[in-house]
Amino acid sequence: MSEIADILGRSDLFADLNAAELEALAALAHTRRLRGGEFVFREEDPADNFYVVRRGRIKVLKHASSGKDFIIAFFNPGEMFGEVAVFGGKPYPASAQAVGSAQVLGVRREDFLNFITARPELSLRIIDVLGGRLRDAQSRLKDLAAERAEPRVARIMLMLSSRLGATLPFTRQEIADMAGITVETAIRIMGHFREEGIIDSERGSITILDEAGLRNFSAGG
Amino acid sequence: MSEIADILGRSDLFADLNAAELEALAALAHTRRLRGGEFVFREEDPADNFYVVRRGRIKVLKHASSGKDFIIAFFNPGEMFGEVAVFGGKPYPASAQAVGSAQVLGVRREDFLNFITARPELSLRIIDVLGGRLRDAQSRLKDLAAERAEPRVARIMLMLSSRLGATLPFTRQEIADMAGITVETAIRIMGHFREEGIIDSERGSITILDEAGLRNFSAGG
DNA sequence: ACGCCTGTATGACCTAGGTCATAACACCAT
DNA sequence: ATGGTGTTATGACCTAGGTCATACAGGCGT
Repeated sequence: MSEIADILGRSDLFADLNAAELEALAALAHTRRLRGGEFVFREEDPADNFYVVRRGRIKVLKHASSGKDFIIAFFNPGEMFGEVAVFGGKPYPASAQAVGSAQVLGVRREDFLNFITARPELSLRIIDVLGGRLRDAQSRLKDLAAERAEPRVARIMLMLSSRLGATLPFTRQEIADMAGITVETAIRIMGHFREEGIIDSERGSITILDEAGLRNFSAGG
Repeated sequence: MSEIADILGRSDLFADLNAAELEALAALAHTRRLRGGEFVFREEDPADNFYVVRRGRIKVLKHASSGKDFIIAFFNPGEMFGEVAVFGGKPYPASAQAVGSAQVLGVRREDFLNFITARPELSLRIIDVLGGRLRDAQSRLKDLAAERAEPRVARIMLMLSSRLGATLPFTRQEIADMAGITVETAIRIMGHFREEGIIDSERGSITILDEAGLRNFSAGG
């Protein structure tokens, strides 16, 4: 199997496709190489491509009028992004930016739509993925509206660790931009967590030592 | 056409179905009558039904550990809710509550899934609807994380008025629960908007007099 | 008519977290 | 090695908005 087909097969969305179908999809994909900080697309750009991460990490974020960024999500190899806009036929609602150097697989909107309309079972997978993201977004909405900074940070770390394991490759700034707080506040909260022995950290990464303790803080304790 | 088929046909989702199909779907639906404040379902209940509003208004909300509620959305006749959970096979991620007395049409999960798997074009509509809601949720996330109370309230009012017209049938408490602020703050902000001649209001409803002015506040002005 | 509840309104006060300034350290490119 | 940039860290101060208390008006049930 081609490396590209392999990457595509790793996603939730395409996991059930057989090898021939994956190759067919892979044939539609083109690879784009990005250096750190480069944008795959920017908010309001016309949504001409759907993407899957090939290597590295991509963050999807929105810029606020205040100048602050809000990070909606990070995506790892095999994960798709940009799909909502492609379906809706609207411009991208957010920007996508490479965290370090990265590679993404792009499939042109039209090709992708043809591919999935020919495979109705894929639609149901997409509904699942979107449903999961919607759930997640609504849960974060409630947290932002009603919880304090410390439990919000704790919840974000728990959510991240359930996908990535105990070591989280994020800076304080990135945590802050996910939690809707400032770097200083993120640093103070992490300092507190470290004093409590709940985390350890070095430059650019955080390791969860005591998940139960973190869970306790996530409830407002 | 039966009244039920008519209501169903008003939704984005089923707008393209022909009369026979609408009747087929209507045959699967049962009506449930609710008095004001009664719950259609509560967060964490097993997701056994998908719903469409028949009469009245339904609000979908999440309870925070602090005791505060956060309102995710209001739904009017013809609009569907509870569908995400039904697809995902997970419990409802939020509660649905009748605002005044209301009626909803429920379709059992299994019947609904059968209905749509038999009609692949419906899946694409659902993807559209979910995509739109996801977009909306992510935009609100950014607002909650990065904007101040006043522009948030202004944006919410604009969003509501684009669906409902200039007169919004909401109390200050409901506005507050959508914006993630307290009633007192909502009251003060509405007071300010009224002083500016941007809105007029009476008990339980707000009328937008100057949309351009409101738009100005929504940008932080 | 009478209470009673809910929504609206306002003032006094308090605090979580934002803002601003400063610094030390790690890492990279030259 | 040297300078530059990004990350982590910490202290001083400020303010938006939360909290609490009080009041009053309109609608509803009895």
